[in-house]
Amino acid sequence: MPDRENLMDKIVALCKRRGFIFPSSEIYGGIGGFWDYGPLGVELKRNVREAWWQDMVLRHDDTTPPPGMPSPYAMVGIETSIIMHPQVWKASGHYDLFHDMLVDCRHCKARFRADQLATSQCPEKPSKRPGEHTTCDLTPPREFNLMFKTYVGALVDPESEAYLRPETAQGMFVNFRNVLATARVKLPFGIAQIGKSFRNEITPRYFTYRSREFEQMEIEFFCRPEESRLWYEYWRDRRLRWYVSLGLGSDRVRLREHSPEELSHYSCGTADIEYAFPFLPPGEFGELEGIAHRGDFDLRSHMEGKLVRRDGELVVETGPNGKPTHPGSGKDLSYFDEETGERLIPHVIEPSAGVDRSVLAFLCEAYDEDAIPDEKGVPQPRVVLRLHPRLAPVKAAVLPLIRKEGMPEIALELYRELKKTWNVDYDDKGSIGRRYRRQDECGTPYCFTVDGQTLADGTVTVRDRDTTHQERIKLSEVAGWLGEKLGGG
RNA sequence: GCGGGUAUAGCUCAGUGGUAGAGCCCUGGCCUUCCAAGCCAGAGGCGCGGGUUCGAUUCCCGCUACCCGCUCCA
Repeated sequence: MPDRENLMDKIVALCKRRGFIFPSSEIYGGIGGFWDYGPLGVELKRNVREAWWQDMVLRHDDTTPPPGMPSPYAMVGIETSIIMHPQVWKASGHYDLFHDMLVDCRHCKARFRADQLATSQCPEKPSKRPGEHTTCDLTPPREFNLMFKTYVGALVDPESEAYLRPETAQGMFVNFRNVLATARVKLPFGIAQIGKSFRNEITPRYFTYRSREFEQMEIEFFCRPEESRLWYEYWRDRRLRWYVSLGLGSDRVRLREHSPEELSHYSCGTADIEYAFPFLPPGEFGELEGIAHRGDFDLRSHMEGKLVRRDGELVVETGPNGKPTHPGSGKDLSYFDEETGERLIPHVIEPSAGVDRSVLAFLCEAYDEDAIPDEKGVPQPRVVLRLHPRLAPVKAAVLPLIRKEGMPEIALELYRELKKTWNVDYDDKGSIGRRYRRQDECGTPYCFTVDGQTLADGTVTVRDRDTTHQERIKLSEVAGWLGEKLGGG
């Protein structure tokens, strides 16, 4: 394994060199917190997305209970708009949460919420409030908004203000009734969505880990309250297994249950799936996905209005006039159980994953340096991306050993056959060893080499990325062999 | 948002007040029968803006991006 010290730099350099990830708008100097995916990166990211969509949605069997669970469940997909009605974010609590008036102290560098100055302490003199100590040098209250603001319609007017969504989840909640009415689903069921979200992070950092524009893969899973704990544990464990199944080493990925103090005000259970990213100090982990038990918080918010916890109960937040500060839709988002005749507000389990963070974790996990002997037996260094074949941007390369004796023609014919099904490369530039290394660096799991023996007996060499071992298979059986290795992914 | 550091070719680095070079990589050709070979040819660069100067990649200022530490956020 390469030493941890420069590992992240090497991964960033590889991403740039081979066209996985570039800084956005780079020719203009870049723009912080935004990233572009290059020709290989876009395939890797698509593969992550598609693995999730296939495993969570398309291949889900909604007639069979998962092992150990009381019932089967349905899962449907959805794609909702990035800009939603502004009231969505007010009722959900995001507007208040992401929107603060803050005061900075120029002297001690501390930052305070303007509405909490009276109850805050000066860090240098805790007996005093900010501004009361002699060295305090406070700025006026300044607006901080973590949500990107825009205007709907050409007229720039406060009435037309809207926000780019800071999460995809609200799209599922506001479509709860539409899905119930059209998809013929019964509890328990899930709604899945993949899409872009936007947060105006104060400090974008760690390559693509904390970006201002990012992509999420989220499920809102609706179930009966009394079964919610069970489903929470189901999703928590299942989602962890998903990362492991795609190659994240179990020693660098972990599940961490939040402590009670750490839980959001609406949550009665949350776990993070975390990865030991190389840019973090040894022993520290960064969040890949959060699995939250959200109770009935979201559906109730969109019925009644913004909720706050008071004396342990979720109640609608009211202003001085006694009316809700941020009213909900007033629509009935309850569920009627035909069998029991009972009407209830389902509880929600929310596995919320970051696509870009997953891509980054898979890249970090896959990056490796080893040494393989050259023709003289001297070990030569090699950079190899040990990506899971389902995630590999290029599934195989077809290579003529030399550019004559009809080898290119045979190789091109094979390339064209495989290209009908998979993303494969054809390469006849440079020595065979160099071409293998090029494929290693972008994570291509297999190379098929047309050589002298192909002309004689119709077999080709298959070279394995991870072991560099070679075997021979029949030219006519390459497509079948590759299909088997890729497992239909 | 604060403090510190960095910015020359795709990468790693030289270098200069008179517009820059190496190695690797890349492209074309020759040669090559299995792990970054060789030969020939070629492409490609001083982050952005302003100032000083006859002339700035070099000196000064500002900006931007990235890295580290705080802060913030989850």
